[in-house]
Amino acid sequence: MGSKKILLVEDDPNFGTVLKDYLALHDYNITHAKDGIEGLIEFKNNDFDLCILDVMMPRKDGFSLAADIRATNKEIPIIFLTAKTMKEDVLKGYQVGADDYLNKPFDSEVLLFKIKAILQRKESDSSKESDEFEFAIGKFFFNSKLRHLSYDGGENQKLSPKESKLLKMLAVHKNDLMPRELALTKIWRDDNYFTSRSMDVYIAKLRKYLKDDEKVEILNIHGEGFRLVEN
Amino acid sequence: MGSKKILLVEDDPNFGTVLKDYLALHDYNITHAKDGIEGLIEFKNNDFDLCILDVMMPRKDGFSLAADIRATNKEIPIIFLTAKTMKEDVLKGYQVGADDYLNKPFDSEVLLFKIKAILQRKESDSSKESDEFEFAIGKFFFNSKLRHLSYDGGENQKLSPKESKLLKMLAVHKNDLMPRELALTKIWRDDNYFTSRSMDVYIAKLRKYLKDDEKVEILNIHGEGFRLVEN
DNA sequence: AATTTTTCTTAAAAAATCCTTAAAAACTCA
DNA sequence: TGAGTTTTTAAGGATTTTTTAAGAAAAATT
Repeated sequence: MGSKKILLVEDDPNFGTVLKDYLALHDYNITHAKDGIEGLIEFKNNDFDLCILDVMMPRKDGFSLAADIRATNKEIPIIFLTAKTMKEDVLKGYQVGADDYLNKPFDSEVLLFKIKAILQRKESDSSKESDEFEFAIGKFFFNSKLRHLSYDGGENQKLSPKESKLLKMLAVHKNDLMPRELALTKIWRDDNYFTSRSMDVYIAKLRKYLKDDEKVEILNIHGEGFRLVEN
Repeated sequence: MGSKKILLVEDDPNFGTVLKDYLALHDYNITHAKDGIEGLIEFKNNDFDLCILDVMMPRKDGFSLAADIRATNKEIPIIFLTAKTMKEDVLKGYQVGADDYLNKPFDSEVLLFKIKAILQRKESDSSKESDEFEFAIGKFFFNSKLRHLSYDGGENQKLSPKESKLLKMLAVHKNDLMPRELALTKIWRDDNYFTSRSMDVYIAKLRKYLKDDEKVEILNIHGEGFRLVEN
């Protein structure tokens, strides 16, 4: 997974640059906009995972920008930065849909943790629905969530977790190369001689399950990986 | 919709009582526990929407309590209250999975907004609480409110509260996976070895009740959960 | 308040499932 | 050809599930 994209909108050039570098150092992909207008343009032209907005800015303040952002995206987390500890500001921020709020000067490590916490929350929310779990493979129907493989006129074949994950990975790359290394690092979480042998055992099992449709094959590409083909 | 249930764990009796009343005045249903131990007991015996935990408490501090809460429920929002503005505390809080953090003394109106913001976020995430209570399962008719299971020509089978809740949860997910963890956290309010065994016992009971229709089965998906299928 | 009934948990053994490892045979490519 | 890679079968150990049964806890009844 690539690093997370963060939109930082901060008019103070010194502070903004330092903060950008600090976050970039921690493997975030930062886009730094100098004011609200520029921030909105950047937002519309990119696909960010998180926004960090200064409240007081010329041309367009943080709240106004947040409102515009919320108009197109109700999900994206927003963190406000503010110099003032004004209660009205805090309330306005939450009304606009802030996820968090930090008073300057703040501890950069705390900001880092907030970012991490918020992104993790998003992660666990969205990782459920985003991935497919139903696949057509030749005459077979495969459901990776229920871990079963079936076809008209045949019985329901139950799959073990590893069998299911491996078949899913092959199905995602259907007719294309599924690199050995990918399955080993993602499913076996280690790429060594033994896990590689184990994976071969699982490929053999899947071939058995799929042998009722001779149009479906798992081909080996020597030294590279496997290919699930549908003729 | 009933008012949201909030667990407030705060050892200072004056502050705790005032805060409880203030929140109760704003239509929240507050349970006030005096320390971490009591808080954990309350948590296990109820179904809260949000937890507000003081950090420094006798017997069991807020972090320890939060860790125990997270062990059974990874979703529930947690807000920490702390007198100290210590960076280590804030970091520890986020590590444990805090959703927000407030330094005492804080503005009660700010707390109110945070609560509202967090609960709204949850709302949009998981508005998936079924209030149905009548289900058709194969030739059976099941009423989870009256806790009975019947079919034409068979006698009326009465179900215990746990039997009924479990069958309802299976019925809501009919033909789909009902994760073990879901039933354990929602019905048993704890996910451990013993509650898991207990659940298995109940699955066995339900299978007996449902065996008069061989088209209806409760299948196990190893390591994942169960599936109520209708063939 | 005491007794009965129902509900739920805990225990423990048996069964099923899952994964790794081993080892021999077949295959591929230089 | 021969070294390295892939395929396949099978044994074992670990984990998870199933089931029965006993006793504790809670609820209902007398």
